[in-house]
Amino acid sequence: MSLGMALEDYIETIYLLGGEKGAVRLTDIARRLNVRKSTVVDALKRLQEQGLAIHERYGDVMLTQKGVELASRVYERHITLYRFLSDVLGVDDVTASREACDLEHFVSSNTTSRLKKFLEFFNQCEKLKDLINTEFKEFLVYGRIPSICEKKEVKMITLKELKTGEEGVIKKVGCDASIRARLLAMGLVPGERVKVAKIAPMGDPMDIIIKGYHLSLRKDEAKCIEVELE
Amino acid sequence: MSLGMALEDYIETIYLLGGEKGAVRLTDIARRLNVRKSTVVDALKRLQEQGLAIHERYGDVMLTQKGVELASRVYERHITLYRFLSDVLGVDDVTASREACDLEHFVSSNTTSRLKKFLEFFNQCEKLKDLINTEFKEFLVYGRIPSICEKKEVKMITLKELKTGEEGVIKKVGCDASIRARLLAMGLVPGERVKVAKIAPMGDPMDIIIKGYHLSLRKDEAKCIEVELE
DNA sequence: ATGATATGTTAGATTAATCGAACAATCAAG
DNA sequence: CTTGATTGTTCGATTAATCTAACATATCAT
Repeated sequence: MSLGMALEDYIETIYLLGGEKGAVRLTDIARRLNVRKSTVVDALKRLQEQGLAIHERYGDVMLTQKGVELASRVYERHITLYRFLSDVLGVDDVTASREACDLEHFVSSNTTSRLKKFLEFFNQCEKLKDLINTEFKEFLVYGRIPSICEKKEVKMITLKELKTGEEGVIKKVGCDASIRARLLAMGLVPGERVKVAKIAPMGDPMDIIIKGYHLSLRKDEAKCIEVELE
Repeated sequence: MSLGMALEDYIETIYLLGGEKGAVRLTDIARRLNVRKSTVVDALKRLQEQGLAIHERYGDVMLTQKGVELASRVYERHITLYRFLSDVLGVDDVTASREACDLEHFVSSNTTSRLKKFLEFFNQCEKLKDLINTEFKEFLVYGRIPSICEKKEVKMITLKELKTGEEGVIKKVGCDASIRARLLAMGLVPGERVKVAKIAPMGDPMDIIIKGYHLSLRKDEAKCIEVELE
């Protein structure tokens, strides 16, 4: 019952025009979408049948609650695609915009949310952003993988084996469910950098620093946390 | 004249079935696309009119040269999208495959080639791959940006100012066109790591190592190359 | 070689999306 | 209040993509 891509375009357009200037006129829609007015009348009729829009003869066009919901979902897909094409792939604005218009009707909500997450990650992870904005862009032009891409050799050991003053990045928290939950809750999640501050005489407990906070860990716990040394 | 998405699906299907088992039968196409045989007859007629396929009554279906070209272009888009959805975003196989089928009809060749480049970069740049496969996947689950993402403070200086034994990553080759071309040709491209091996008594020339090769650079040249220190 | 089964074709109908042409309502400016 | 200009509606037609039902041809197995 997914409405067909043309109709999706109509609600999206109504939604956007509504935001730009209160009352939406049929003619505005026609102009925006480059179709004849008669076509719009038809579309509006079908939209009305689906309970998505309201349009009384010679009157303004409005979206119903349901219509607004659908429209904003479609629009979100549009924006997400646009941002990805433009910011990550570096596609020019016009193409990105036009293409997002077509693609928006076909990306699933699962993919959309992953793409959104990806963009969020992209925007917050300086390292990624840098890699894309400089190295990838260079790659697009020169076609060669910069040596900065090479992965440095890494050693995997458990947190227990780290010595005082050493640092590592958590790769896996492999403990039993209950312990694991507690450790994760304390901030010991994969990807975090840990540093050993001090180790008690008997090697138990050990004092570690993560995200600036001190934590005390027992040998048993440290044993099942895998870390990566640079 | 871009053929309509349904017809694109037909040639793509014929192309793939042809690869799987020599002769392509109308029924195979119908089964694969989940449509009635009569629908396929119709599609085939239109494909024939466009000079993309050949189908004689009760005979096998074949693509013309032109048909094969178009089909492989569509298929390439499909594969590219599939790989991106699956490998980078981590969308499950079934969804990725289904979605690629829809999207393939709308991505421009410009976007496709950028996406291909992106995947190529992704596959060859260990650092990126790692970032996506571990940190991004973690982010999808835990929703937090790992500290590994933080960009280390970098100092930008010119290559001339590096001392013997020091290393840096080339960020920009800002020399005049002719010198620039020569430097780039020697492998001094942005993204590469350089190390200073030796500096002659008067500071000119300097001996650097890039990608394992020694190069000799004059002060003038080194002066306009910006490098980043870690 | 002769049916039964699988394959292929035709014809007629439907639905979504469009168009153009002709007609109808509204409104703003005298 | 009349009258263009603008805006909106109706109608009939077209195209792509589908379907169902009925009919036609091939092929394989005995």
